[in-house]
Amino acid sequence: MRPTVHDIAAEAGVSLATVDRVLNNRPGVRSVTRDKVERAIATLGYVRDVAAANLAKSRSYPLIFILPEGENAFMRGLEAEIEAAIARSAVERTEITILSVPAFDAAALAAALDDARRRTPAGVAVVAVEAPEVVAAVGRLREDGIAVVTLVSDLTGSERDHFAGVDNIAAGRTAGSLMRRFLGGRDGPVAIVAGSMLVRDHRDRLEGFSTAVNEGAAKRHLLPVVEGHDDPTEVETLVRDLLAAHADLAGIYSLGAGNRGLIAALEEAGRQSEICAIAHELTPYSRAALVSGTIDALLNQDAGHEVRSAIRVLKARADGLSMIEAQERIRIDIFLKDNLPVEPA
Amino acid sequence: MRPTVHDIAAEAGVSLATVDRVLNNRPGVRSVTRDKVERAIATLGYVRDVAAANLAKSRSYPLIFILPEGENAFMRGLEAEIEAAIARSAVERTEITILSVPAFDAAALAAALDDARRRTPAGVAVVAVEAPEVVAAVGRLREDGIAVVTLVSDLTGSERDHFAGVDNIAAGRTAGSLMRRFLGGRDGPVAIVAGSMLVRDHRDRLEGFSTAVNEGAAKRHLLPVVEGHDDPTEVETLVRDLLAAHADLAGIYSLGAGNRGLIAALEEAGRQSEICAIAHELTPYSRAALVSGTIDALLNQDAGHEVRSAIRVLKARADGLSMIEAQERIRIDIFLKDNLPVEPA
DNA sequence: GAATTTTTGATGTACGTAAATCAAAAATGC
DNA sequence: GCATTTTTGATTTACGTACATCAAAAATTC
Repeated sequence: MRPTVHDIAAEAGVSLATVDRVLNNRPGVRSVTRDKVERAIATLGYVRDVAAANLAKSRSYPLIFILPEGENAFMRGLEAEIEAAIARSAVERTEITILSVPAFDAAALAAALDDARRRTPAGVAVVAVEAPEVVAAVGRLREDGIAVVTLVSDLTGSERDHFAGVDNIAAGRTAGSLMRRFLGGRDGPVAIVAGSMLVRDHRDRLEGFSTAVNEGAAKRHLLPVVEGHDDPTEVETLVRDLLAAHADLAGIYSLGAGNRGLIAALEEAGRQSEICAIAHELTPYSRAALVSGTIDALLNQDAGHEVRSAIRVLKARADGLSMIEAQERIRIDIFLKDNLPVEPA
Repeated sequence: MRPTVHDIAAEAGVSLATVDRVLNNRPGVRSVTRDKVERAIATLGYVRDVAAANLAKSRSYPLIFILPEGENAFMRGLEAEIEAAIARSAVERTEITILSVPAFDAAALAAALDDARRRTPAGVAVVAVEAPEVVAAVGRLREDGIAVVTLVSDLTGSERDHFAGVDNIAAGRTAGSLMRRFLGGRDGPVAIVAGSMLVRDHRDRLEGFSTAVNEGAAKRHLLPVVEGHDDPTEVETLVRDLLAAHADLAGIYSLGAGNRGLIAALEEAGRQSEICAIAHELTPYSRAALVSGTIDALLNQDAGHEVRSAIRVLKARADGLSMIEAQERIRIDIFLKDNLPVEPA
């Protein structure tokens, strides 16, 4: 039988009230007595029953998620996962609010973070845009003792408690390595389409890709990066131009969103089979393109895992508890058409 | 504020005792009354507070894990993850016991399952070996109302509640597809080393690999499958023989364990760079081989996720609750040297 | 050593549910 | 319409912790 506060009281030879004072470090306990109690805790191996404690406290966790607006399929998928978490909130004692902000807009994001702060939540999860005012806003949250987790895109130099997302340098490296091996000895340049160099994850992916694609002997020519702002229409135009300008194009790496545009342009040109396309994020569109062969490989981060992980970490941080490190590491999924998970994805 | 049993009683115009009778379906309630209560539950959107319920019941979950003995690095890693779960058992209200059985021994496994049954646990997780007596033993557990989850290797035709493992056909397909693309136009046969055709996961991987490696135009010659029984020494001998017999060997797919033997044989022959090697499971040995280039790609299943998933499912089943399907899908990780997680693995 | 402050004990209530008992009320059989 | 059975209500205790209050004891100050 697992020891309780009563057992500690008996073991230490003090009253329940004193044990309580030590456990919840309330004032009014001599250090001698405190030591006695702490020794009893150690010898009995007492662990606080979190469920019972939360019940007694009728604890709940008000959390705020901040994400970009727009028709970015990955972000909408993320939002759906947050909605799913909201549906579970009764069981998980969470009260989740979603705030939407314009994409790639540092000022708006900073304002949203300050808005969140005014609501005094237990924690905030945010898809970051890298800018000094955002770093400052995160700092203010942390000063108020509010836990902060960056989601999907990290924030350099900030005081965030944790980053719930993938190692994007490694993701880029993986894409580069696959591109290199899939192309084999084939000639021709490789194009890179990004969303915006303002977000950390895109910069990181680019860095990783550039180094890995040119590892080893043969050097591959990389065309200058173009930015599509995660917008399908814009991306389609960009890719169409790239295809027109480079008849010998060997590969395309799309490291942001807006893959519908990429797919449309490739299929319109009828050059799906000759061009090796590697993209990010599994969506209904990209999934279909992977099955049909327009896209050769997809790198993916599981939005559901990221959301659930962010919630776990925020709750743990709010209680000052530690987390299972390995459980919170978000992995980079590599999808070929052979290992696609069952629909819908 | 979330509704409680008291709110249901008030809403339905019955007493607390009656609500309790309905919720825990105890006898002695007229169906008219039962309906009234159920309607109140529905309109209020009541969800039982599992933490409070478990507290009141002082519930705990005695679970038994059954795994093969031997120096199979993956299985030892799995065991380590179970030990980690045992360390968390105070918090998670579990009481986990590990039973070890000889590998690939159906009779011993069936005996262990019956042993487990005698201990009347809430659930059993088992690394299955496919055999009628094992299926029967699992059936007996289920008859006693004990939840059963197969771990890593599934059991065809059994009554198990859930399989906590990867889709091994898809894993094999993925390996085959990578082999095909990595080899490109290169000639030469491909060898396949399995552990034993007695376990479902190995058979499935073989099936997937065989179809995918030969997709498309060029046909690749596959050498007959050899069985190394997941034993490093045995595997080393087998691979050494293969290398000697086939000077033009283009690739090796190792779909079981014992990769230390594979690595040793390849490095001894000095043919690491010319042979494309794809193997399963990230261990310290295989990790080093991936970094050095002896192995080209590793497919992996995260043992920690499998163990935690198995525990979640067993607990949920024991309580008759449902699970988050997506959360319990174990993914096939593809590791290149570019996307290796940080040490230790 | 008396007055004061600090520390400790004793006790009760609460959180939301489970489970039991006994009495009261309602439904049923004949 | 009486006896019997079934259903319902009222109430209590318990799970392990949090938190508050008031009294008692011990330590401190001067």
